[in-house]
Amino acid sequence: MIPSQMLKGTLEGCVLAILRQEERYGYEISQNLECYGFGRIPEGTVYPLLLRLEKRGSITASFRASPEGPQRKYYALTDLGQKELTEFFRNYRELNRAVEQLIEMTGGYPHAQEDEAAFGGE
Amino acid sequence: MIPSQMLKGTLEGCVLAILRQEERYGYEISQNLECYGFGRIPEGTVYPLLLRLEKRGSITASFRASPEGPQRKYYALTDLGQKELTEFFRNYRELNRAVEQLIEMTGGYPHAQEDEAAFGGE
DNA sequence: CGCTGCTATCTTGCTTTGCAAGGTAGACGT
DNA sequence: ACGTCTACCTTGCAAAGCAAGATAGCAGCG
Repeated sequence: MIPSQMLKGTLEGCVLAILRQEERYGYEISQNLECYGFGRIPEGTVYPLLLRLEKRGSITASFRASPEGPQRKYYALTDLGQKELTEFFRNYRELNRAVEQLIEMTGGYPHAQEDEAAFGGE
Repeated sequence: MIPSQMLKGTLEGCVLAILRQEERYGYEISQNLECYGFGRIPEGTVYPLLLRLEKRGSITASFRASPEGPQRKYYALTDLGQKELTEFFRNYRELNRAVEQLIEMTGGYPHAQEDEAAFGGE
């Protein structure tokens, strides 16, 4: 499971990415994230995040009826949100580059196979 | 610059990775991180992190003289630290997979030209 | 009708962690 | 003596994920 600390800062960009093409509502987003492989992201995480984005002006909300429950609050990206998403992509890749470079300079990935067993430690 | 929130949880694993092959001291680590592309990671971040790892038993410390200043506190990975490093690698790749899949399922990375257009002068 | 369960939203309070700001101190040059 | 670089540490703040719980609509069952 991905540790919660490692999700900080990343989740927000991911939610922006989810909203990039179509409107979605919070409950749906929470389920989407699990499908994408983030593990269970509880509602106590998703809803405050969405409210934060809404207050900041990154997304806008509109209530619409649901066929099977209470109203849904659909969110859509604003221009600001689109820009923040682009910046998220940039930052995320910058972090990736740094981590990859660090790993490479310090001996590469452990490879998890018999590599280490063959050498017995270095 | 990489936002500080996005470093959370990642920095710790990166410091473990830096210590994987050779002992290093805090001041050095702080400078290394900048070289690897993480931006300036201030000492108010690095030292508490190292003390945390030491208390937890992930690393051990030993003072040694410096040719050009006060004593240096060199840190080395323990077995526990090695295990945590391996787990960090696993978690980091799991997060990467999730983000990459999410990005792909929502339309892929924006094209480089759009990137440049959106953030031409920064 | 009450009960259970799914859908759907929000809030409170806790915890972790990066960081700004500041403090201490050794070594060295001017 | 003073400034600067090296090198360590601490205090207190802010951001964000999350557990736990509150609220409420809707549907089926006994």
